[in-house]
Amino acid sequence: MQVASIDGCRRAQPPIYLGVPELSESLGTVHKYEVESAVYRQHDPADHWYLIVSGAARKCAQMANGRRQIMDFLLPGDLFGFGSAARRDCSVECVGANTTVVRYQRHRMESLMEADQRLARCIRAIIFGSIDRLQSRMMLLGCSRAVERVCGFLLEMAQRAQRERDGLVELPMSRYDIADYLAIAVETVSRSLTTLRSEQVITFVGTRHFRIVNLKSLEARCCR
Amino acid sequence: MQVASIDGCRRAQPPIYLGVPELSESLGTVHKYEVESAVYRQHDPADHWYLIVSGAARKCAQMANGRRQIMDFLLPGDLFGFGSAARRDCSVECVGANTTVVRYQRHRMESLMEADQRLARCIRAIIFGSIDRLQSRMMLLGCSRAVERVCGFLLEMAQRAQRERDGLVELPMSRYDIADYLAIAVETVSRSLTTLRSEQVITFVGTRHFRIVNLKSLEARCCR
DNA sequence: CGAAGGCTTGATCTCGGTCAAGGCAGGTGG
DNA sequence: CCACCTGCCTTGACCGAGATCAAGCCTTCG
Repeated sequence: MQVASIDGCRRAQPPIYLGVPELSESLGTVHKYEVESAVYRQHDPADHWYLIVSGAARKCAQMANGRRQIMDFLLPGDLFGFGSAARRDCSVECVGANTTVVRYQRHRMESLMEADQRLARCIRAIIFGSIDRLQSRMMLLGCSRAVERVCGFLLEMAQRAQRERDGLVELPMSRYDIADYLAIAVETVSRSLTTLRSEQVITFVGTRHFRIVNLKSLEARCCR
Repeated sequence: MQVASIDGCRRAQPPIYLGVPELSESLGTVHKYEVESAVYRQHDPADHWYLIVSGAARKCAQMANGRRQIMDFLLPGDLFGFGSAARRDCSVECVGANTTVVRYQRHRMESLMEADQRLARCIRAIIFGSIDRLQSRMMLLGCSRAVERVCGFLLEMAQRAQRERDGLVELPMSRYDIADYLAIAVETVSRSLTTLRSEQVITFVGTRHFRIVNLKSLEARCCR
């Protein structure tokens, strides 16, 4: 989501609309959610777009065999809920405490995009960015080895999450969520993390914060 | 790619611009490719969009461990090559004989989109459609069982490829391509197809044409 | 006719799924 | 305050699906 670098898209704004000044508060309404509560569910009418401001959420689909596939983790700055379908194909549930989103009326955004070409360019860039993310996630699932997927996930989180002091990265989601994201078993996630920890590639502070100790070797274990 | 159903997007055109009458020949130039030749390669400048008219192509990325991940198969009617990056992150190579594409200048399309809102809506719909396809492909890779992936692939091809007489579906790509698309070994693809054939779920006419005999059971074996 | 590439089948081995159990932290109630 | 419970995380043992290695068949092409 490097929208801030698009020409003509900067404007003085409170830092809350992370990198997307075009999506100012006046266009939408702010909503706060509890952990585990749903922003929307599968089959709901798809008539809003959302920008996540704080906390974290997961976009997931239920599969026929009972498994849950997490399509994406939504972090502050991410726009979601856009698309051409009339109804939701996935549900979005919060995984972080104090998750705040701004909600925009879909038809309003669509007509704004037609009127304001600068906004249209911004949104287009966001959409292309989300396609890029989808593609790299597909490459992640293409990795056969479980450790490779976990390494790719850690690298993705380190890139996307805003770093805390000293390079500490937060994992707002549970091991179960990570497992459903990478399409491997929880136990395998746990074992992979243990392996990486024991080989000094990463260290953990609690279970939900990690730090990259050996970036080279983390990248080497991840395919691409 | 159900672009033809978007309001205001129809216009009398030769059938070659499958369902996307807005992308008329006057906007681009027609190019023909040999089998296995590249439309573009990774790291090439990304200054054209393409519409595939006949034949088939694969969009693939080379991974660090030597494996090749096929991100998408491109079939007649598919638009590809759009995005916000300045250079290609994948290469596109033809897999079908007589592959023909129409090539559009990127900056020209971008300014046309700003001038013509109807075209902009069409392109947006195409882009959203390609996001949908990416998502369902991700669910495909989320399936753990190899047979499930193969079933999902066959269903996808049956939907996307134009049916020939009597429900015969062509597979323009090799088993190796299918393997790299589903991220499983060629041998596993072959074995899965053999299983499905022996259980009367599908039949083959040669190695590159199949027919769905038992749709219910094909769908049942595929997750979702 | 031979060579090459694509496809299939068989045999073996390994990684990760599954089942089971236990540790740990946070929350609740006595 | 402590005991208990619950959910999350980790570790161990076992087993099976699929990767890998190997070989053979078929079609195509020179």
